[in-house]
Amino acid sequence: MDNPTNQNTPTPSELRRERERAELTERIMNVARDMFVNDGYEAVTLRKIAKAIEYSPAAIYQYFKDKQDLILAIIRRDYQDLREHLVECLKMESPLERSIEMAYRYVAWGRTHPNHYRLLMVPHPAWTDAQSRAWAQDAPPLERDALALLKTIVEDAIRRDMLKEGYSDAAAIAATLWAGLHGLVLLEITMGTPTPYTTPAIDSSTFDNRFNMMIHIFKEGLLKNSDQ
Amino acid sequence: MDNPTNQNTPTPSELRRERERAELTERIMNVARDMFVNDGYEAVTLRKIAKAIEYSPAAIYQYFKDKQDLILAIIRRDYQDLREHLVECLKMESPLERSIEMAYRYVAWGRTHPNHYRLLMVPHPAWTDAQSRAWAQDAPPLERDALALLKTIVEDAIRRDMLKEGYSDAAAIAATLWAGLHGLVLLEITMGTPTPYTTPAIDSSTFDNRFNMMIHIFKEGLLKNSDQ
DNA sequence: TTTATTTTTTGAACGCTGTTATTTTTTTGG
DNA sequence: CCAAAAAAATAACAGCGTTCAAAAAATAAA
Repeated sequence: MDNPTNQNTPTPSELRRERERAELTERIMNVARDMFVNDGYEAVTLRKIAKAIEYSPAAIYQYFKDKQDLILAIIRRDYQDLREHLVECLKMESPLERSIEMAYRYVAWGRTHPNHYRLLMVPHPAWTDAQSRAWAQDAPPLERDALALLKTIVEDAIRRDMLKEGYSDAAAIAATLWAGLHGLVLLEITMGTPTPYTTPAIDSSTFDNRFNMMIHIFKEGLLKNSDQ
Repeated sequence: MDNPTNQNTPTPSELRRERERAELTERIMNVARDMFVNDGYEAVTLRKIAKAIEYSPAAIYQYFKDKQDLILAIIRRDYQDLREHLVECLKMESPLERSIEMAYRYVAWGRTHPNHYRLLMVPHPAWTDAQSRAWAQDAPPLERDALALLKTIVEDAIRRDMLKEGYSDAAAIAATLWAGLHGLVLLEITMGTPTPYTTPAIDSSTFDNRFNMMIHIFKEGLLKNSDQ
């Protein structure tokens, strides 16, 4: 409050220190991200990270509150990718094109970020609270959030009278569509890989089949005129 | 091999010891199940179990190879419930009734067994191998397995010429239907609960809405005559 | 009943984890 | 150069799954 040195313009060295902090933060996140992407949450170990960045394990706590905070930072940053990826669908003209484009982008991101997807979309019960707290800190504008985006598209479709009779609850419709895609992605990234003892329950070579079939079913199930 | 005492009929005391083994095995599983059902996999602790059954932690290894083996035993036993629950749908007459009944039973089981469902249906990568090995040991008859059961129902529908043109791949159709239900269940059990910081992404009070909508969409999307 | 054998149970330890309090080192500003 | 502040390291704690040798208990044989 009454510290005149720290009120406004940062000194050059303050600037540099801040930059160095940011750099090390970045290095920590990159190392952790590698572990996380390849082998999942519990494969990320503070001691392994420390070794990789050549610091002591305790040093990491200068940059992240705890392990959860670190992984959360990674996830949230990478989630920006997804969001920016998804909103691209708004370039499409019609609600139909938009929703299909969005579905495709959503599914593609999930398949290329399986561990991200799991942690984001299938959160642990114990995990949920801290995660939601972090989300709330800088909650993305709702219209950019995946579900909300889909909902606005559905609302548009309803407004244009494109949907069959009885489909007027945009939130419910969006949630149902989301559920379909969510299931597709999860079955693929969790059941699509064969194991030494079982053939995979799902043949991942035919994923596009399933995706197209799901889209097709939704079109024929929801749209008044599904042939456009 | 050449031990005449151990070749056939067990002695009375052998019988009793075997029964006592089974009883303790059961107690361990029940204690662990409680922890697991309430708080998930990592809340199950061998040391906590040991305290609850009033044995040392090491004693558990007489009854289960390791922690994974224990949880797997619980899951597999409880999975019998699901399977027996699902096959009930075969009492229905038509493939349509059967599949809807099965869908309902599948979803209901998932909602009432959230932690089971997660571990079974969203297995960890590291977990997958051991799990598949265990599954392979006494693999359920395929026609009783959830996906296979659904597939046979779809095949029946195809045989009866109930599906629209282009829907001839029973495996793909079953997998797509499964994905839809899978997504419904998972969104519900992972996103349906509000947190102190966010309103839930999904309003769980309207789950039946989403379920019925999904069924309805599938019917209109797949069936030649969706009004029967 | 006493003895030998086998089974069950335990206590203590190992290596791992996330985390923290304390101490040391480094960096900063005067 | 020196005091103040920040950063990093050391060492430890409590917890985890797991293992192994020793103790205890139950069984079978004499």
